[in-house]
Amino acid sequence: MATEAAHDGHSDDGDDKPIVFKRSDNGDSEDDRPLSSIFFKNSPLDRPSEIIKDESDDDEAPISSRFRKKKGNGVSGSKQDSTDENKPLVNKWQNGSTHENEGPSPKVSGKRPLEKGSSADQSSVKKPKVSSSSTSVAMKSLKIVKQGDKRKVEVDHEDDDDDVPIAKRMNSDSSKYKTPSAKPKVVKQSSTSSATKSKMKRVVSPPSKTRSKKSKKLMNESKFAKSSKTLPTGDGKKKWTTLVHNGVIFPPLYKPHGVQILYKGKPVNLTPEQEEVATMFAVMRETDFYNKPLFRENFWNDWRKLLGKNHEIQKLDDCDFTPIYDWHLEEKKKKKAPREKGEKYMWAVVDGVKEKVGNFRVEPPGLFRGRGEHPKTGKLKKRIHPCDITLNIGKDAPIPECPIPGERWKEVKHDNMVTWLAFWNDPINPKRFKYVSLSASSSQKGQSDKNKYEKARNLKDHIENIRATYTKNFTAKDVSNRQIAVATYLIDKLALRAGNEKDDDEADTVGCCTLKVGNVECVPPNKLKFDFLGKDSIQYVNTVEVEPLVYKAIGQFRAGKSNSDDLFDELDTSKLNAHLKELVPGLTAKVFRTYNASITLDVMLRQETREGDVNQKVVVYQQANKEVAIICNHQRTVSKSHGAQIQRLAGKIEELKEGLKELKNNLERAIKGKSPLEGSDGKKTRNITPEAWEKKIAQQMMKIEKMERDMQTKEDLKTVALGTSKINYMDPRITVAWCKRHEVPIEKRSKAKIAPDQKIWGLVDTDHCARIRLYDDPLSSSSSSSRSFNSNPIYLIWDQTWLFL
DNA sequence: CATCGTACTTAGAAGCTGACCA
DNA sequence: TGGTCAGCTTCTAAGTACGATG
Repeated sequence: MATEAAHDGHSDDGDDKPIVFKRSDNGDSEDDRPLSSIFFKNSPLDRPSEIIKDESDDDEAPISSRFRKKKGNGVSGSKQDSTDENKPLVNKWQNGSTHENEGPSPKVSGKRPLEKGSSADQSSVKKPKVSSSSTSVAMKSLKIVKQGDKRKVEVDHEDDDDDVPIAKRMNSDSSKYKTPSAKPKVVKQSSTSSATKSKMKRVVSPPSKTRSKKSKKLMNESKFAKSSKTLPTGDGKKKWTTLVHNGVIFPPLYKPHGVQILYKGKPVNLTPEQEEVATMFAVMRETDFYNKPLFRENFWNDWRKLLGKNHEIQKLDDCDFTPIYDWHLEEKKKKKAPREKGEKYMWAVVDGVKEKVGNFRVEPPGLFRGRGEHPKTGKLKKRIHPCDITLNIGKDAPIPECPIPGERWKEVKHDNMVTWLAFWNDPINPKRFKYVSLSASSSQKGQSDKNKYEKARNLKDHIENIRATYTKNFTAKDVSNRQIAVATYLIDKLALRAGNEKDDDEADTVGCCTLKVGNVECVPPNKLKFDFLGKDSIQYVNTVEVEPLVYKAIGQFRAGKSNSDDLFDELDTSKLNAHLKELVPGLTAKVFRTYNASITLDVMLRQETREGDVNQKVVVYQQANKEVAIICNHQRTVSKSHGAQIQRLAGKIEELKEGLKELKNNLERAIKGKSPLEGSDGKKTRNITPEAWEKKIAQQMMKIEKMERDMQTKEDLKTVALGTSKINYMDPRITVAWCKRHEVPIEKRSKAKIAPDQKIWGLVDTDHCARIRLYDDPLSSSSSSSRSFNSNPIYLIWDQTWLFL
């Protein structure tokens, strides 16, 4: 199917699934071994126990506190001091804190208290040695040597003991396991094997110089040459050489329904324009927005402009939108006409490769649903017309025809320094743009995703030094430097967002640099209580123990200010990032979030995975995922039916327990030679041996336990959103490596039942798998459904996760 | 340097779909 | 045979980052 179409390079074919073109070049060659080849070989690393601590001791520390830490060879001894310091483990922090603070903030419930304690000891004060800090140079404090590869370790240290040992450990460990594929240039084997897969076809790239062979089949379309591997990678540079797409699709025009609203009880005639906006409001009746005063006020102001000053409708509260609402419900019931699929808009061809477009539909008009207390909530978001849209397309590509007769695009550009295919100004906030770009499964996005994780992983090699630097600066004379130090510390330890400045016409939320005095309370002797609204107006509440010097510095920053003043009055994100860049090229505040999330995942998986069946292992993964989500403060609102669901489960458990009683009863009777009682359902019960009863009892108990666990999990996760961290923060290579080490299927296959009640769980959902595939095979994700993950050629460093890299 | 403009990532919720169940 | 719910996908809001500007 699609294949053919694809061949021609036109994107119009529309079929989704088959992806035709595959990129041959792998962007990075570092690792290209086909997954399959590696998959089942077992890696030496299988043993979880081998955790090593690298610089990350720190990491461990915290975590370990919760979990059993593994002890290394002796190393540990030293760890107390040094280790902690470094490790900002967020987790720990959070946890600890949690307890305490929990009290007040209501909503935050989400963050559950971690069990363990806080790190109390974070004595982190780093050692003086720190001095090295001065810039990047210093960085090398500890590097781990990886076995074969090039990286050497240098442990410098004074503190060292910890480190040293670690290093040693690493060496030894590693040596023992040798990983052939040490990270740097692995030789890649040609991916041929994979290539063979029937479905993939490669576009031939023109003879670009660098490109290697693989020409294989030529597509007709070779007209879209593929750029040589200079894909979009980093930033700053050329993002594509050829770009072909079909523009965007517009929502259907409004069709007046003629249903009248009531004003003071009387039907009112509205023009189609007035009716359209009234309908937008009417259909929101069951949402929380509907009753929010600001939402109503903003809506009213905009609607009134359409009604005109002298319209008979003078007051929103006197309007009864019920007729429209009822009409809307009826419409919903009817089978709605299938909306246009937009096949032809779904694909773009970038450098000869067919790629999915992420959002080719122009946003329909509606009422703005801002999160939190957004000043513009309820305002009318106007319809976007072709004349609002700027397209970006290859110079030689045909310019998409404007789908609305008689209208035209605002502008057509040919800018290959950007990745967007089209944009328009957001009608709510004209200073912002809405971009149309490729989907997450595209090579472009995959490449930048990988770059992101590489940057985070690289931070591992510098974190010691960074921590030493900020620790030293906790007492800097210069306030500005002291604020940078403390802010960096908070970002490192708590995974806070940078905190850019915001306009007044946006919701009032903050990040690290924009924290207000009132958001941070000092709790003697050295705890800080945070309470603020972050991105999306999600509340962050956490009480954590901090370094005494940090505690003191925060006290100084707060002194003499009112609650609404900036805590870090001398700081903003550009200063902070400029400083971070001095320490490590390319480093910015957000990298710490990625780093913290991924290192936590890696450490937890290594420490917590035990022998057991797949389900038990998956629980470990979910637990780690949950920890990461908590660190990142990813919350979700409790579903409306949550309470009922829990109750239903509780009811079932009760039933099972009743059944258990019956079983036990019958066991007794069987032992005494009596026949079983009739079941509560009135059915006759077979007479069986006591052993058989015991077996049934055991099964019943397992069932009960499982259901209780499930209920507990559900309750625990009711406010925790796992998806965001999985998609954006956890390096998928860590997941893949763990799956391979522990023989856990990577994809979820909830349908595969091996026994009643027993599902085989994989680890990861479609999106995460798609991202993993992306690192090599950008197109496969869309066609994934037709082939199994394990046979997919994934070029990953699967046997080396962060701790070993 | 402070602002502004631009581009790209990260986020929670809404919406959809198909399996499963009373 | 409709109701539920898990698991996705889609949608679009809301962040980060950084270069240009004055």
